[in-house]
Amino acid sequence: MAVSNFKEKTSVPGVTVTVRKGNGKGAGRPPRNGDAAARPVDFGPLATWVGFNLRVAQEATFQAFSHRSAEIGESPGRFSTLTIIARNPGISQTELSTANGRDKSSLTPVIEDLVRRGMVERKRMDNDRRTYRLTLTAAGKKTLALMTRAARRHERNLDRIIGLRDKKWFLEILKRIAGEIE
Amino acid sequence: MAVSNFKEKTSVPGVTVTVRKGNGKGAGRPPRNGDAAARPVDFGPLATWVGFNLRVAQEATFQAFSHRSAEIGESPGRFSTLTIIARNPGISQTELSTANGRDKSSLTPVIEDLVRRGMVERKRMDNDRRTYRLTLTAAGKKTLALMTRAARRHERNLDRIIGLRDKKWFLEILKRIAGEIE
DNA sequence: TATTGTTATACTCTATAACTATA
DNA sequence: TATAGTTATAGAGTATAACAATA
Repeated sequence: MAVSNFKEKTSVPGVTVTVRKGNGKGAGRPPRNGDAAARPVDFGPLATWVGFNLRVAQEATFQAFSHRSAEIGESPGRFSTLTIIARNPGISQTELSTANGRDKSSLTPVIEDLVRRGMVERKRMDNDRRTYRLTLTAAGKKTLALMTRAARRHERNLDRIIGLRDKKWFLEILKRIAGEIE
Repeated sequence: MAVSNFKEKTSVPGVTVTVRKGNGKGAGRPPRNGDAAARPVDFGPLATWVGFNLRVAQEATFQAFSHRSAEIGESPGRFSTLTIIARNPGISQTELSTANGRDKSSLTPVIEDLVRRGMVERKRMDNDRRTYRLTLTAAGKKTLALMTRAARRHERNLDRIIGLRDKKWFLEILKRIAGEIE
């Protein structure tokens, strides 16, 4: 159960990517016929499609947030889990997994990890002994506060890129996409 | 190596999600104290953060495109691979994996699958026998055409949601995010 | 019978490192 | 030595199905 072992993804910046051979440290042999050095890659119609660019942008932001989370020693996914528990104290595992859009069985090892590390407390409900109430411990709140700070820095970075004037509008479109697709 | 076995993700629609117990088929017992039925889940600050909403929107569109791809019998990831090979005939595996932002070792089984199914042809380069040139076969082009049609329908759906007037601008922001984050 | 949470299991996607063959 | 591609292996994240306890 490694805690800071996240994937490193190289994002695809845009219309073309220049792929270089070699270590780029200096005077290698000059490119010759058939050589792949410095050949720009054509993404064709992908470049102008929302679906593709949404994926690339999401991968880039996810990776950036992963770095920040790793500095705290958490996986990025813990952030939404901790936040939802914090905002809904006493929430059950089934409710939490549904809110997160994941099966309850996927949540079991996550909660187990958070309990083991003293972030989350589980208490059986009195009136339904099948169900557990989840709450954050003091340590969980502290970790969440750290992650929230990191997320705020991340978000400020995004604000700078998007521009505050357009952010609200951009967010609205993202929500519409999530709600109305298919 | 299953070809149409994709994940089904339930996306998180927005600020709150109403989590219901039971099969929702009618008159269950009324909610009582501590009951989780119809309790809205508070997402707190997640709801207004770009990073989170980007993730949710991307998961939703990815799932939608997965459905369309599954109807053709392909995984969604094959689409960008086929497109890039089509637009860059003779590209090497290393170039392709770099363009896709993945390690070359991740590409090996993908290319193996595409070659096995007669979509892609590999030829050794004359002047560097370590390298393979990748090209699409007729079957590969046909599959790509099918996927492109599916992608166009998907894209029209997104256009409808975003609105054609704002699409260009939305795309530009996505590209900026991918290029400038962190 | 239905629901909560766990377990067993499997599958996708990805990476790192060691390897081969070539350069 | 360095690079192209493969293999072996591992890990995160997810799902489905069967299960025990409880309702």
